[in-house]
Amino acid sequence: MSRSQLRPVGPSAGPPGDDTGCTVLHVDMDAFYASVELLARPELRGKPMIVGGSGNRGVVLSATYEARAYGVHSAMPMMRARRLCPEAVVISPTPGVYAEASANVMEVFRSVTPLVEPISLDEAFLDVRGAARRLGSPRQIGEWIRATVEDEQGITCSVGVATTKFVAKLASARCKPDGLLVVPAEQVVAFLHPLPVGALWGVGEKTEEVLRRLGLHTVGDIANTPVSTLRRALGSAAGSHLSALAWGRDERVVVPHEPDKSIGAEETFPVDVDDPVVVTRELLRLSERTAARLRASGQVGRTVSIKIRFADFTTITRSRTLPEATDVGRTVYETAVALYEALGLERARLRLVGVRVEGIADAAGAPHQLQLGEKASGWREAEQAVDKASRRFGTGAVRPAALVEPGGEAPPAPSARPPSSRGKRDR
DNA sequence: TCTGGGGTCCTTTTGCCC
DNA sequence: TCTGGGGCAAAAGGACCC
Repeated sequence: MSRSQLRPVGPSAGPPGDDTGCTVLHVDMDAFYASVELLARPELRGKPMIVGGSGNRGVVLSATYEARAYGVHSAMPMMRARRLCPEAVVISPTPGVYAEASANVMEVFRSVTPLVEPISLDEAFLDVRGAARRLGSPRQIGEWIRATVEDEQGITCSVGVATTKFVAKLASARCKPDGLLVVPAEQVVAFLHPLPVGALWGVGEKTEEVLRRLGLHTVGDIANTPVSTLRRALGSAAGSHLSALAWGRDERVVVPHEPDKSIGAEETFPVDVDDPVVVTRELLRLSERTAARLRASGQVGRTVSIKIRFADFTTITRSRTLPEATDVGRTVYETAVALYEALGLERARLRLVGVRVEGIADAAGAPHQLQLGEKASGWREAEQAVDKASRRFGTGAVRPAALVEPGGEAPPAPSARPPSSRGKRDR
C-alpha cells in the first residue's frame, strides 16, 4: 500500500484539521500479524495471505489487505476464509515474533512520551501533552511515529489524533491503512453523528440489534435519544456510557500500567472430547501453565474458575474462592478438578476447557500464614525448581508425570484422538 | 457461517449476616 | 420462630474488545 494513497488531513474537505488540544494519539498497526509475517516472506508481498490456525477449527487472526478484498476479516472461521479466498497463502501464527515486534514498536512510542497505554500487541494510546515543546504538534508527532515505525520495523501504522481516547480510536480506524487523521475539537460531533452505531466502543452484535429495534442506526440517533430510554434498553451503565460517547464525551485518560485482574489459559480440543481422563489431564496442563505465568509475574490469585464449552457451543463457568491466594499449580489444579467433578457431566461432549485465576495481587504483599499444625506442602518449592529448570533447559523440560507418556514423550496435544468419521481434516 | 485465546466489565442471582 | 429486607461478597453468565 503506497504511502501517498489515502492520507486524509481532516474529517471534512476543509483546511487541515486544527490539532490544538488534540493530545491523545491512537496508533494502530495495519494488519499487524500479517505484516510481520511478510517481513520474513517478501515474496508474498502483494498477494492474499492469512494468518490463522491451520486446523479445521481455527479463526483468522490477521489478513493482508489483498485477502480482505475477498471479504476475509479477522475472527472469521478459517473454513469460510479459505472458501472466500482459496488462493490465499495460510500461515500459522508465531506469537513470539509478534511480541518482539510489538515491544520494538512500543519502544518507539515511549521515546515520545512515558504516557503509553498498550491496548494489545498492535495498538496503543499515547498522551502527547508533554511532548509538544520537544517534538512539535500532535499531528507532527503522529507523522514522526508513522515514519519511524516504518523505517525501523518495516511495517505501517495508522494514527488517530483527537481530544479523547475514543475519538482518536475511531479516527485511526477511519484512515486505515497507512493514514493519519486529526479530528479537531469543534468537529467531533460532526465526525461522530453520521457513523453507524456499531462504530461505538461497546456496541457489538447484540447491542446493535437492540438499538436497531429502537430504530437507532447512527451515532446521531443515539445522541438524540433520552438517556433514560437507553438505560432501560441496555442497562444503566451501558446506556449512560453510550449517550456520553455519542456526544464525544469520554473522561477516560491514558493510563500507562493497568495491573492484571486475571490470568488464565484455555484450549479448544481438535475434536470434541467426552473422556473425563482426557479432560482432567487438560485441566492439569492449563493449571500448570496459568500458575507458571503467575509466578513469572510475581503474582498470586484467590479465585479459581473453570470454563466449559459444550459441543453445541453453550458455555458455563464455575468458580471457587480459596482461603488464601496462591501461585501453586497443584492448588489451582485440585480446585479446578473439584469444580469439574462437581458438575457431574458424565460423558458430555466438550469442545473447550479453560482455567483462570482471578483476584490477582502482588505475591510480595500477599499474606501467608501457616495454619496451626499445617505442614508446608512442598509443591510451591517443587514448582519453583521446575521454573528454574525451564528457564535453563526450555519449557517442558520438566513436567508432571501425568503429562508424560510411558515412552517419555508428552501425550498428544489435547485429545488428538483418531479422527472420527465426521471429522474432515484439512491439510 | 460455525464460531480462538487472551482478557475486561457489567448485571443478575444466590447465600449469608444482621 | 418466622419473615422481610438491606448490605455485601461470591458466583454465574453474557457481551464485548483485540
